[in-house]
Amino acid sequence: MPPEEKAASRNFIQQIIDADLAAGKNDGRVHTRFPPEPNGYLHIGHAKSICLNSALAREYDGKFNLRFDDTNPAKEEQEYVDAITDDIRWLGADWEDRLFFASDYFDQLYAWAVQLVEAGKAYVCQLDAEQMREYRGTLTEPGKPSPYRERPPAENLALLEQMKAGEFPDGSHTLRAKIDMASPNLNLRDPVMYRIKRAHHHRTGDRWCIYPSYDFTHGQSDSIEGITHSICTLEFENHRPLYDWFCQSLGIHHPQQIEFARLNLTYTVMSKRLLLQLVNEKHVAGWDDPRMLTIRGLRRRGYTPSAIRAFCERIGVAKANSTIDMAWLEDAIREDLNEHAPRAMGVLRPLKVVIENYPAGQVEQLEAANHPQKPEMGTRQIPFSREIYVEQDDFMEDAPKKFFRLSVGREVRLRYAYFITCTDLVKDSDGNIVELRCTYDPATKGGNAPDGRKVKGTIHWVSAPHAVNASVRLYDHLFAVEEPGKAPAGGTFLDNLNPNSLELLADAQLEPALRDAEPGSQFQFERNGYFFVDPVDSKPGKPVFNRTATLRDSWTKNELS
RNA sequence: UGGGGGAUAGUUUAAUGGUAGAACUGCGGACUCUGACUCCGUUAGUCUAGGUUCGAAUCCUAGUCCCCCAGCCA
Repeated sequence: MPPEEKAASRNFIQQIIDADLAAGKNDGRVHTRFPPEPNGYLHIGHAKSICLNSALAREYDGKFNLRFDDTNPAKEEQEYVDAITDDIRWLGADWEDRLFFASDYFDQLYAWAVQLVEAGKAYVCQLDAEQMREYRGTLTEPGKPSPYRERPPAENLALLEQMKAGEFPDGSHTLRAKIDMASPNLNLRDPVMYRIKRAHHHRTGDRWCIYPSYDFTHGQSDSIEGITHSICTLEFENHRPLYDWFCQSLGIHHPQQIEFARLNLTYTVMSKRLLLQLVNEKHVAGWDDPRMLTIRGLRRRGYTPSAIRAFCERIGVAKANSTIDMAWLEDAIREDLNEHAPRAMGVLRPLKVVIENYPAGQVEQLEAANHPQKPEMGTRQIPFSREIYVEQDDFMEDAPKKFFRLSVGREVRLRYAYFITCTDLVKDSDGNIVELRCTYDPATKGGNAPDGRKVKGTIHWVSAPHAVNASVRLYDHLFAVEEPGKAPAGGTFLDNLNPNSLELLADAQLEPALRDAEPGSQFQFERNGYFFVDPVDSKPGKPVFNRTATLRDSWTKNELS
């Protein structure tokens, strides 16, 4: 279909906004926000929300805020604030000068609480946590009113002041909205607006001993900031009536809450609790372990912001729960890196090859393209000599006919170098192949035969005396099953861990230019995959590589089937 | 067994009463100095049963299945 005929497909949120704009709501403004709680690290699921909110603002020429929902000092820390802002900036979402904290609004929130008390819409309750649960009722039975529900406003006001002044112990009093104890929506059964909690807040210090609840904070914070569309995940759908109730009761700007389905991915878990457990119990090296789908983990794995953004765009947004195939994420990073990563040669599991008819001590510099499809990325020189390394997988003693690599009597091309023919192999006393003997054809320099003969296979190699010895980490899915969250009978999700998710290669041999690879830079090791120079563990002259993704491999795949 | 949401190829997602389309995956092939990339082809779908209509994924009725809610977490 010609592009001009193809109407851009609109997701349900865009359709809502289109309709709002057409109806003249919000004076034509679109203003979104991302509201993380600073109690953990961001993961790929948050990236979906960040990309969604910031992309919407950009698309409609609107604004995007970053606001920390920091109403629970017991769990929140400055460390997380720093990590989260850093990750969001890295992702490329721009909140300009609009970085806010719900705690910035504590005074206003308190004033609004007073307003509701005076209006007879809120009261101080002295039920303890357990009693409150009993009074709340169940899913099928209505709750019953708290004995403190009918306290007159003046009394409530005095009590609230005392709560704020620190005259009561933690947990002894709450401020509750007076809504409907019989509502089928339990969130409306007089929800808590303020609780007493003596904890040091990362921003307000010890100024407060009472803290507002999520429900009494979120909508009003959106309102203060002039948010037009407050986009959150599905589990808050049941809270929307409350969101609306507070905005209406207070008579303030009323943003529209819209819920979408959170991201799920195969072969991973996404809940903060499980992620935390993986870190605490040291099943991974930390929040930035490259196998973690935290933003920090993805960064260290070598994922790029644009790949993550492309992924988030592609997966779409809807209200139906879904689980995206991990292959989509891998596809996104391959697409980006295939385009941008310079090529290099690296032998992961070396097998020594001696080219018997190549003069000992001779070294030639051969020219190699940095990107076969992009000449503008230039070329580099690679040394060639009598002894080289090739990949162990590129030799097979009893090779099937369609194995287009090395075997005794077979000829292959060494990429950018010569055709070589394997003549013999050397084994150690245990029968392991330790060396190959080959001959080369001097006429094929550069990789082409003047007589026009073809070879089916081209393999990568590294000159042994020039090679850089490096450690390389091969990463695979952290979990071995598609739905690791589902624990096997009698076990936990940990039983689903993939025992082979990390393979350490201490003896990889790389082409010499890689010795000084810049930490944080990326390469495609031809025929192997995309690799990222680890910014933490690399030392000058001693790079450490993390495999970001493999290349697609239709050969191995066929063999396995 | 209360309330709120949801259901379109294997997986995501379009089509908003008018030819069910795309991407990822799978499979087959072409190309190739990366068994990569690229290109071509191909399998495969409207939860079920009724109804309205010339015409239904879309509207109506009745079911089925899945998710969320009983924190002083967010």
